[in-house]
Parts: sequence; C-alpha cells; structure tokens
Amino acid sequence: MINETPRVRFAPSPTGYLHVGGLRTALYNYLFAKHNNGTFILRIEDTDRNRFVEGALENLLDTMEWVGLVPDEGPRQGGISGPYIQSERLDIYKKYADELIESGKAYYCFCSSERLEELRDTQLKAKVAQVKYDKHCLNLSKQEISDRLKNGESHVIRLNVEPGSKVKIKDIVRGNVEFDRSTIDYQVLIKSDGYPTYHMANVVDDHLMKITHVIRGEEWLPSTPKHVLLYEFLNWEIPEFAHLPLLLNADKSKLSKRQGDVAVEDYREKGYLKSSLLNFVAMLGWSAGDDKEFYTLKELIENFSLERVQKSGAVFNIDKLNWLNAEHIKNQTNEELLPFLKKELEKSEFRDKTFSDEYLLKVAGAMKSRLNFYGDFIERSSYFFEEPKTYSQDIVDKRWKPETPEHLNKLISEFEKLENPVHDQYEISLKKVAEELNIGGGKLIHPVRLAVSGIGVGPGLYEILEILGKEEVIKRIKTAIDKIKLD
RNA sequence: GGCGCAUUCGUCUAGUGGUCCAGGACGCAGCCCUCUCAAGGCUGAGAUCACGGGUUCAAAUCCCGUAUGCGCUACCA
Repeated sequence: MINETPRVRFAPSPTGYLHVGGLRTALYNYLFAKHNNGTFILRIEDTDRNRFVEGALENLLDTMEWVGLVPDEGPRQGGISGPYIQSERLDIYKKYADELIESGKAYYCFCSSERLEELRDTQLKAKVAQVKYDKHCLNLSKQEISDRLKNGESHVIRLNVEPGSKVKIKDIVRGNVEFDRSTIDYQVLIKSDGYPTYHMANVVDDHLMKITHVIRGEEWLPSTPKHVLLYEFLNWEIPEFAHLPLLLNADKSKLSKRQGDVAVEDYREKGYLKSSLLNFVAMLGWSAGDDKEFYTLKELIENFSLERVQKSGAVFNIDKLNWLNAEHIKNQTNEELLPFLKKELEKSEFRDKTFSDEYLLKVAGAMKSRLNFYGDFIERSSYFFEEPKTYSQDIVDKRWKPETPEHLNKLISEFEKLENPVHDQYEISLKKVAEELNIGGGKLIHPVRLAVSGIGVGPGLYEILEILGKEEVIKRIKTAIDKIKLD
C-alpha cells in the first residue's frame, strides 16, 4: 500500500452544471493525485433517472476541461477500468448485489412506498429513538421470495446490518470516527428500477477502479459506515477516506444556489480566470502553513497535502475571490491578456472594428491594474475604441471652466508641433503651456482627460494620449471644445 | 428526535505546551504617492482563541463536560 501510487476519483452527478463545491472536491483530488504521481479519475454518477438532465454530462466534461482539471481516466479519455458512467455498469452492480444476497448480507424487499411511508409516520408519532426500516421482508421464506420475483413484483435489495462491534472509520482529515451498528439503516442497494443507489455503486466502482483514497465532501461522512460494511461483506480492501469540510453560504449553511452564483460556468461567464477560481477554492479549506495566498496550479500541486486540510467549513467569500482575480489579472503579461481582451471586444458593440495587436497590447497594459474581471474591460476603457459620445456631467461641472476652451486651443497648437510624441513629450508640452498661461497643470490635465475619454477616471493621462495618438487626441479635444457648452 | 462533525478578528486562515496580552490576507478606515481612478507603500480599528472545569511550573494548543452551528437521517447524490 505504501508504495502504491494513488488512484483517486471525482464522482459528480450530472445535474446540469459544475458546483463550486464540486470544483473544490475535484481540485483536491486532482492535486493529491498529481502531487503523488497518481491517477485522477472522473466517474459520472448518474444512477438517478429522475434527475436526468439533457446535455448535463457534456457540459460537465467541458467545464472540467475549461478549468484544466483533465482526468487521466474518464468518459472522454477512457481507461483500464471503464466504463466511467455508472448507468453503463448496471450488470456489474447486479452481480455483486446477488453475491450479497447469496451470503445473507442483503435481502429482497417488496415493501411498497406506501407501507414505508406509513412505517415512518408511525415511528415518528411513537417518537422512537431512530426511524429506520423494520426488516419486514427479511423474514420472507425462500419460496415466497422466488414466487414474488417470478410474478414480477416490484422490489428492491437492502443491506442487512446485524448487531456487532462498532464500525470504525479512519479519516485523514478527521481522525477516527465510530458508528454503532444499530444506528445504521438497512439501506436500499438496488432500486426497483434496477439502478443501484449511490452507496452500492460507489463502493463497487471504487473497488473495481482500484481507488486508493476516497476524497469527498463531508456530507458523506454519515453514510461512510454503510460503505465500510459493504467492503467488509464483499471481502474487499477498504480505501483511505478524507472527508472535506463544506463550502458555506454567508449564513454558514451549505453553499447553495439560493444565495448567489454557485456554478463555475457562472463565474466563467462573468470573466473570472480559471487560475484565480482554482487558487481561491484551493484556499478554502487548505493552507500550506505560511502566508502565501497567490498560487498557480503548478504551485498548488507542489505544495498540496491532505494532512493540511482544515476540518471546519469555509464561507465562500466573494470579496476575496474578486481580489484574487484582480491579482491574477495583474500577474498576467500583456501578451497573455490579449486573447481575453479580444474575446471581450468580440462580445461588445465594437466587434466590427479592427484594432492592431500592438494597439490592444498597450491598452491591456494600461488597464491591467484597473480590472476586477475581464468583463470590466470594455466598460472601463471604451474610449480606446471609439471617441466619447457624451461627457460625464459631474466632471464637466468640476473641471470645465469658461476659460478652458481657450487654454485647450493653445495646447492643441503646441501638440501639433510634436512628431510621433510619446508619454514624455506630451507631458513636456502640457507643462510648457501651463507655465505660459500661469496655471497649474491640473487645469489642463483634467479637461484633456475629459475631452479625450469622456470620463474622469482611468490610466495616467499621458499614457492615454500616447495610446490614442496625436491625430486622434487633437481631434477629440477639438470636438470637446465644440460640444461642451456651459450654461 | 437520532447519529455524526465542527468551533482562533465580519470572512479565509497561521498557530501542534513556553518566543502569542495571538501573526497574515480580504474587507473597512486613515495617511503617503499622485493629473483622476486603480495599483503600490505605510498605519489603524477588529479575536477575553465558544463557554466551564481539569492536567501542567506553563494551554489557543492535551483531557472531560456544556453550548452553539452545521451535515446526514430517501428506492437523491
């Protein structure tokens, strides 16, 4: 076991989108596998036909690939222990269920859902310590069972839990956890439609796929004793368990759709980077023990260990994600930024205009430290793509004085003398004009910014001028003089 | 109700018996830089380490209780 390279799996059910909690689980599995030179497997748990969602599987697979958590074995890449979709493995579960029945560790149950409901109600009313199935069908004779089976009566297969010693679980993040056998319900293993329940399918598959470490959300901890019993009954080696703390809403309940975006597709759509999403989600429940917070995937792989995952749940704090996303954007080179900015342009009203890479690279550099998401980009820098259509009234009121047009005309004639000016030349010219007029630089800078961008915020003025170019700058100043009229 | 897990600034966390009257980050406030907005730098407010008992010369750190929160309790996963 010690020298065995680990095999781990992320086993989502395809509900239509990838939940960020699922992303975190997938990431930890991935990091653990890659850190230890192991294998990361993706298995689809689609055994609930009532929750079948058209297209959900493809979407899930696409999203996993987008974030970069590409499995070594899975529905798309195949592998030595496929198929990796549970609905394609029905006969396998049936085989082991039969085996359990054979050995008396499971039994057929013909109880109707009505009877089950009634049973629950009476137990609830009687305030019994614990509500669970009454083993009614355990006492059926062999003859009766085969008769009813032959008649095609609807039935399930249940786990037969008998009194005995406590079920002990060794969990890498939580230590030892014990459960009394009497508290374990007689879980349905195979449903009446022939599909297995999660409990049956996950144990059978984890064994057959040679999973060494089961890394999953804490919500599975209470049902782990059922799984351990199944391993025992089937005489299989029990894998290691690591139950991850939950991701929480601001009110500390389990992270849910009701309280904000929960699908990684949503974040992708908003222009979050996969690198910051991964970085953020990794830090919810794990830390290397130092103060480092900015990680690349590669660094996460290098440093990750299950022993350092936190025990308690973590609130999904969007403010911190936003900060981290801005950090990741700033950390990108202009060249890395370029394709994303092009994509934003493509989505914008400027999609029909063309701009050179050289130009866009400069815009990227200027805007980099002013973005929270790629989605902010166009909105905050539209003046690089078209001349201002309007001028912010607040800024006009504050910065545009009766004498401003005259000053700007003087500036224009100074700018006109320049040849291929860059940053510094604009500055020198402007300072010179200000001096001649005996005014502060701000008296020119702010109106020019307004004239050229229509707004009062953005990169340094000279940087904007350099990017826009002399002709455009002069044209825009003239237009502004023409259009901005004071009452 | 039963079973289980958890509990350090608002939030994410560091801390594994003395260096912690608890460190970092986000957010918040202020200052600096400055042509604006960001970024960056600095400073500050913010945690009697859930509470109560032990153990120990010494506890956020070990033990036991209590409280609170959360999860599970389906022929859902």
